[in-house]
Amino acid sequence: MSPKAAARPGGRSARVQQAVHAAVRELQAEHGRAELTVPQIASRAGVTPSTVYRRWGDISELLSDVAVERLRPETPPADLGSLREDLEHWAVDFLEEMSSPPGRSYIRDALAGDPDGGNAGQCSAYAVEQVDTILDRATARGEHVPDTDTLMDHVVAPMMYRILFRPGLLDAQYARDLVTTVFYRLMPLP
Amino acid sequence: MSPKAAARPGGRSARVQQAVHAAVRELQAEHGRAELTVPQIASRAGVTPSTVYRRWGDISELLSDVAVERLRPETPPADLGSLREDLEHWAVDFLEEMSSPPGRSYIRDALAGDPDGGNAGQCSAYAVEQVDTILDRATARGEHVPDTDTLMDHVVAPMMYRILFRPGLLDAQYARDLVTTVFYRLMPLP
DNA sequence: CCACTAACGCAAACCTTTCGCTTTTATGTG
DNA sequence: CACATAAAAGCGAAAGGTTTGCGTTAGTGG
Repeated sequence: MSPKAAARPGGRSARVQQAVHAAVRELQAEHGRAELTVPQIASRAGVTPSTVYRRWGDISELLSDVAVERLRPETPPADLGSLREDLEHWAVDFLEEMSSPPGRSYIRDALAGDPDGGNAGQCSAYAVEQVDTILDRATARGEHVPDTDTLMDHVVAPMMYRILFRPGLLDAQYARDLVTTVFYRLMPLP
Repeated sequence: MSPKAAARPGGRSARVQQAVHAAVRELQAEHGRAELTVPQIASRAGVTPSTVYRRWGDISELLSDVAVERLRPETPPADLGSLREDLEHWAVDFLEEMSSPPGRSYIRDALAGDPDGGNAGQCSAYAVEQVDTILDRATARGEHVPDTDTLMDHVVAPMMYRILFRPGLLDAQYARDLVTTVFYRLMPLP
């Protein structure tokens, strides 16, 4: 069902998927996302519209796939020497990227064309991965660390909630304050 | 722009809006949301498709409006006699309603057809209203209460995040645990 | 190297969306 | 209360997007 789990992942299928994804990114950059149409995308990618409809079902599922790709972190979180600094820095970066107009669009696209929640789950998995990297490093340093889920629930979730439902209440200090709350209130004491 | 802020809210416009909304609800119940089409909706509502397109722009904005309407709380939160009980009961109810398949659909519909975030903001405003009702009652009883934003950030946001991004990690106990965390860790001490 | 079949291209049928114009009807004013 | 004004709805046609069946191409495994 999902285009990600293609039964025949090599060769032409892979080329078509890459070409279509690239076409979506190009056309999104040139015109708005609102004006995207499947025939335009297909033409740019050098395939026929029916190919796109067959593989993705409709345009929102295609946009969802492309959005998830763009929300994938490109680099591991910075290592600043302490858990507190790493988390604050990562949270500020995450918030800045996700709360930007393009970031919010990608998040909403990822959610919209995603009936079974697979793509949204992938977004969350990216954040878990980044957080775990920071926590593993801190553990290796011998620091006491909070649970991954504590950070997801009380740092990531509040930021995402405000991004989606309460725009206008966001700045870097908010991200830092959430990390501070985890440190002073929610972290298991040694 | 938004159909909610109609320049001419009375009479025929209001009747058309009600008829269209009712048609959407009926057709959603009869067939799936995937099979909804504007001409079907218009026909059921006794208007022409062009009327729907003119007022709502496209079908996702219409679905967003209808979804927000369905997410409006119908009753104030139950008064069980204490802040703790009121919050736990409300959180469990909220989670159950929002995490159900129809609830998740409405949330995603509300987010999808909502470029400026107005409808999503309304959803959040409903939750704020319910929480404030509980907090005001507790204050009147003389209880110490947390901030509204503390509850939004650390009870509502984690639930919504899991509903949207991490389905399958949800049960009533999770809602109660979030309230417990606020009580033992995040509430200002008297 | 061959058989098998998923995936693609093509084209026709169908449906959705938009546009210009006309008609209806709230709403405010004399 | 009648009238003027303009917002909103109706209508039909044209443009464009979506869906589907069938033949062909080209990965994949034996």
